Amino acid sequence: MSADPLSLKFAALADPTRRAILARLCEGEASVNELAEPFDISLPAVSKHLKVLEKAGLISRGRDAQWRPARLEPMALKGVAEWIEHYRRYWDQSFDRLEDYLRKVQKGKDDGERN
Amino acid sequence: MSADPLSLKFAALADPTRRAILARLCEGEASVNELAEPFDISLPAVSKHLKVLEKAGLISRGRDAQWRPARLEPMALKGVAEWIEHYRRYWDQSFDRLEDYLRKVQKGKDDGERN
DNA sequence: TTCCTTGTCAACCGTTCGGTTAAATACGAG
DNA sequence: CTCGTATTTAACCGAACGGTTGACAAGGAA
Repeated sequence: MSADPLSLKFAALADPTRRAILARLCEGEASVNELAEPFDISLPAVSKHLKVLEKAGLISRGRDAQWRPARLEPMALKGVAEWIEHYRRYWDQSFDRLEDYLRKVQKGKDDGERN
Repeated sequence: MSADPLSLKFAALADPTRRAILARLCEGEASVNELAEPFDISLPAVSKHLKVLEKAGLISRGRDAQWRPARLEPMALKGVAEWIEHYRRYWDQSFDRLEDYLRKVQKGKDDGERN
């Protein structure tokens, strides 16, 4: 039923509104109204986004009177970063191959110019 | 209509089957049948997953007779990695705070033991 | 208590998602 | 041309998504 943590995180990050909320939370805790302000969607919609982020472990929430401040939970992103890091060697390799290719093309061009 | 590239990538990565396909493609190009083999889902389902990955730029596809080999396009992951990297300082910071906390707890415990 | 603000819950709506089966397509082999 | 293999397309289905509106709960202030 409930998806694995990594899938939850990727799915949470797949929405630009939620990514913007995370970016805003880098500046510190914020209430739902503060978080909703930049968007022209309803408050309940923002509330739902926050629930998604919380289930993914990307934020946590406190209570301060009638406010429910949200704060970034950045360790959750570390797991995502580590998953992606496994692929770093492949894109580094791609870059190496691109360099090789460009070197060859340049060489061919020089040869052509010499002929 | 069509989502931004980053959203497409995160959404593509949110499915465990698709992540497994990417992992398999690290070992080299593969046909649809080869990619489908580990899963007990239909071939059209795999074909759809490949289309999602392709639209996200995470793979590209060739043609070899009736085969449509898929290969990893790892540079696409670089963009995702860079987005996440922006948050590294936050989780590094969290880790520092955790270390501080553990140091304090340990100190308190030592004091307690000495009393 | 009453009022106001903050936030969530419930019900609903249209779209997208991940899957299916059945039919169509692309291509090499005989 | 016909057959077989590989893959995609089309149509469909149920569940989840992202949004709405309207009612409700929690808590400080008059």
